[in-house]
Amino acid sequence: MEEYNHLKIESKWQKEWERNKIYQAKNLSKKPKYYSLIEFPYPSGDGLHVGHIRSNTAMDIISRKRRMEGCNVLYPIGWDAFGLPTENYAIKTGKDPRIVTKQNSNIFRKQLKSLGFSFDWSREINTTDPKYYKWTQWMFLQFLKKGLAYKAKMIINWCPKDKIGLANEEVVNGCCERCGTAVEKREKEQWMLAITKYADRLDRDLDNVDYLPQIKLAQRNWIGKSEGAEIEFKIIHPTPALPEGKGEESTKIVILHGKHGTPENYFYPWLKKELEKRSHKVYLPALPNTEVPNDEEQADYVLKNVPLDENTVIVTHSFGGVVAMRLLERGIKIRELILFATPITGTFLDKKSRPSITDALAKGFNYEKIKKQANFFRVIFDSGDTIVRKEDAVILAKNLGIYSEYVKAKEPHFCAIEEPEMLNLILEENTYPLTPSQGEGEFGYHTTDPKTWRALQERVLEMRKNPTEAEKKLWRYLRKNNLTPALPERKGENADGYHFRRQQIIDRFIVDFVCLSEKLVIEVDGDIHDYKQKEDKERTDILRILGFKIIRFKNEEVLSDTDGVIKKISEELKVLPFGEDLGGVTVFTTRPDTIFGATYMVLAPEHPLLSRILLDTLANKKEVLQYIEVARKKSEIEKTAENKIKTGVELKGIKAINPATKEEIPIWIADYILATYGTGAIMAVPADDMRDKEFAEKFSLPIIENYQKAGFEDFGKKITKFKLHDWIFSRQRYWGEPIPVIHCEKCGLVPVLEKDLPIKLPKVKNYQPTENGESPLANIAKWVNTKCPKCKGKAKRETDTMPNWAGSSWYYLRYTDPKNSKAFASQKNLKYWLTPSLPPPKGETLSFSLPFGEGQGGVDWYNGGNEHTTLHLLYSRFWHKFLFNLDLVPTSEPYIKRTSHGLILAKGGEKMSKSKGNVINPDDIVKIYGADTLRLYEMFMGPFDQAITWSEEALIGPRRFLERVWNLQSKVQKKEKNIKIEFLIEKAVKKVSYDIEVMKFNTAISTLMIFTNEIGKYDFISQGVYEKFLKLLSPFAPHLTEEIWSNLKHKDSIHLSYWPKWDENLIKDEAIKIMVQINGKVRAEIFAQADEKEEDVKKKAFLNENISKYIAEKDIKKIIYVKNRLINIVF
RNA sequence: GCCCGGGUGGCGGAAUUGGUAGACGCGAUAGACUCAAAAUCUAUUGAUGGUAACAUCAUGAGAGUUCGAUUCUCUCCCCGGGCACCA
Repeated sequence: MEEYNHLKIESKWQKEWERNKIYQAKNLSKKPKYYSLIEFPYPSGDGLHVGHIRSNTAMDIISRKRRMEGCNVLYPIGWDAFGLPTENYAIKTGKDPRIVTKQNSNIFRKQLKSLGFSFDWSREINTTDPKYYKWTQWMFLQFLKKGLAYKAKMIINWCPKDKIGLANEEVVNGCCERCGTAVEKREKEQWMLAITKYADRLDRDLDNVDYLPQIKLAQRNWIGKSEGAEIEFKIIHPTPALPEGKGEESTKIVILHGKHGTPENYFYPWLKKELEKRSHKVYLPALPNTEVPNDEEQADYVLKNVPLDENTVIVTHSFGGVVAMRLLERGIKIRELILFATPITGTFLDKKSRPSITDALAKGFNYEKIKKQANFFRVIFDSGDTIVRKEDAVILAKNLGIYSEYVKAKEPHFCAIEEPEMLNLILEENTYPLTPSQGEGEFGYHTTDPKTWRALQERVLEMRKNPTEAEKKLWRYLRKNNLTPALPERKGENADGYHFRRQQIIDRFIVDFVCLSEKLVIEVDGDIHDYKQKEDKERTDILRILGFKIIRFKNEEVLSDTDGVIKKISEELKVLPFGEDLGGVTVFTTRPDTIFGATYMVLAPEHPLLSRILLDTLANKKEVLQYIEVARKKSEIEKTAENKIKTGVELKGIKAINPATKEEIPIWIADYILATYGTGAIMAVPADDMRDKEFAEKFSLPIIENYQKAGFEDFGKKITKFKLHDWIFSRQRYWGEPIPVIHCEKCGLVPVLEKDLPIKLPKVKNYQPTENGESPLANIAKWVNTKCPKCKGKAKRETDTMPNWAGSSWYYLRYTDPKNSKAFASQKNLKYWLTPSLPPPKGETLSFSLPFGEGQGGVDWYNGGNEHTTLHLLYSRFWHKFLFNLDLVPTSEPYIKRTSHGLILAKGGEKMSKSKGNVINPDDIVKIYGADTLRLYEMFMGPFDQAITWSEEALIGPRRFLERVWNLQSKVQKKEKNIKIEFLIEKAVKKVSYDIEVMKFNTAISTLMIFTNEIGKYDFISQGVYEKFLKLLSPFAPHLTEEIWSNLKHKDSIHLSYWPKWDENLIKDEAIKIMVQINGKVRAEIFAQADEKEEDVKKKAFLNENISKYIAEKDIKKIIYVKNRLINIVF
């Protein structure tokens, strides 16, 4: 007998099969049809991957089994050839992608053929073939016609250096994959497909398909259907909260005065008072020895008399700064150091006359250390009434290592800071909010503390009684006009117009008019104000800090042009935060019942509210802007972030009203809220939601433990939301299907006429996109300039192309009728291949079940990579459903059954990639071991749905097995029978048949191996048994089995023979081994007949020597009996 | 951070779905054949102790449920894949 020569056998049979066309599917055959599908490969320059072979072999095995079961099988192949790598290769080398695609697919075809897959090559398709993409374009026109294709502005990744839009895949760590430039976001008009219109059906219909559970889950997660409610929260400017003397919890502020200062002079008492008003505990120690400054002594004094801790802020001036730094140098930790200093350097002014921070500089402090002791360190340059140059301040800031943005010197040469501004600076950049007041005020607002109110009340009443002429007139106008707001749906206090009050006490001031809800103060000034501008400025500044906007009018202005004044006031009201654009914020929640527990609101950093409100009205505008900026950048690198720590910033100065509890709750922005999902805003329920709880704990927000549950729709409207976005369908690339649309100057967007399809891709010299990011097609004037199909006037072609998902969304339909030039496929063929077959002819049974039902059907079995279980699968389901709606396909779903395979990893568990140089070339293996060995190995190496590591050494196992099978030929005898072997083969038929159906190829092969090992022990094997065995092996190793089959004098191919059936009677074991356990441990085994009576088996067990030894004189508590398996005796 | 897989000998992996843990293959060791090697065939091969029969320990770690757990439940650790923190 000849040796097993795989080279000879494999090429021989591949040619023979091609000649006999045994794998060609027959349209409209009477046999039951079976459509098995693999994801058609992208013909990359890397050649066939061992991963392709894994999936192709699996479906090949199933297809071959189906043929042997009597089916008319369609197992097609083609090329998904549009794509980035080919385009990038074209950009790099200037080679025509058409030629590259042809070369690559030629290599792939040859490689695939060398593996003996039973593809119907006569139906080969290619998405880049104009005869194919004509229909892709045609389908796009149908989407357009039905209004499902539209244009929208979308944000894309943009590489500023390459001037090209980037796919997500091409962005690595926020940088362009090719040139490493940081990727920017850009807005661009894009074609979109409205897949969201089908979201609900895409979700629901998963009930009717046979996908692996993980795949269904992935689809459902991606679609992300959730039922919840939208609830509107009113946004308000909270009342200016004025303190009620609660100071215990507030920050301690220590004011250290300067060399010439005492607690009684300069601005110190004023500053102390103002800060105390705002609930802060303020210390103003009288530093000794100010005449002869000794900073160490003074530091000792402070330490002795003033408590300093990490909640302390030291505000210093001049020489006080030196004392403060002495303290910090001693290792004392404080929260913040604010230093007002005079920046005198060089020769500009007489140093000696001005004690300053420059003195401290001369003392050689360790500033790095000092800066670490305070969480914040700010130096604010203030020259008092001295004139200094700003440049000097900047130089000094540099010397101190302080960012120059802290320099508060004013242009051009004067940097004196006035007291209100000083207060402003201390508070504005500080982290202390104005403390909200407890309880209700006279009008539902607190505008001052009770003490001040009592003190000023009488004066207010008097003023109201005796208004000036101007005040009188304006008051009348304000009441009469009511300044009706633009939005009729306004609710609450301002429903009938803005509510004004006159002579209202705010803080320690009495303002002329105020609209509290909008925080607008109107002052009417007499001539006297010209003389006290300074006081007015202070008043204005303080009111501003409290969140008010102030407009001033002169008496005569009010009297002479009252209408003009009213007009100005209404204009101010319009742009104020509570103007027409700012009614509220709608949140989406899946748990509207938890609304009573909502203690704060969180917005996405990109939430539109932030553009609607005046950021100026936020107390921490700078911080908020900074956060938004950081969040914007973060979104570009978030994928690479290892640990996502929750971050956020409160919008200080506005509040939301919980519609259930009517309480004012804080509003935060945080990037754990996505702008794209829901409404980009949530109500946070820390008591019930883990994420909210985490966030609340991090930022010390209150957490309610118990709260009342609400009904589902008590406070909002029930709504169904989907995570799914519409499909961005444009690419500014060359290598894709041109979108068949024309831009006409007169008619606008005009679809290309169907008779003009396909719009072929023109040849270009340069595959680079244009300077402004348009597709390279935009550069070909000859192609771009065209006539409008409607008016025949001047028009331009759309230069965007389609994504490569387009062609792959419907390719399985084209296989049924690949050469049709009248339609994408004939209805006849579609119906035959997609709708379930009639039951098989009488006497025949199928080992698999066929689905029946209205609109049901599709590709019978579709296997592909796990990486495609969301996007590709969803896109093609959407596309198919759209065609079904148009009555163009007979089923509502494209695939009846979907499975996925795991990756093949290189040694060390890495992904195979050309750059790592760890790619396995299947050609070498086919040459050395043979295609049958490679196929067998890939099926044997591990569970099909899991990732497995490639191992070259293990290949020898399957090869040895095939050689053993080959050598068995010499043992074949026609007549003899062997009962033991009959039994084994029947068992193998059952096991292999079953395992193939559930893709447990590895155990199917091990069954076949066990069988050959057993046979090896005998001198002969009957031909019948051997042939059955060969049939079982034939889907795995088609060449070898075909050769032996022909050696056994068969004329027809083994692949056209019938799949063996097993006889259940022959499989029944006559004697069954039963384990006998004592207390759960196996102590003996006994034999029993199948289904023998429980009592008899127990008797046998007790008679066993070993067992009787164990149970002697023991109290048996319990005997557990498992039929045909074990007895467990417990004591 | 979230979701989905997974973790079993020197290695790839089996285990009828709660019932003998380690099928099958690779590798390793010994033997047969051979002048020899390769190939092939035969035997052994989770660990520890024991001449042996056998015993004990072992499925990432720890707990729990159970007569019995690789399998179910909880907590934690590690690896792989995916991602849009999905409210």
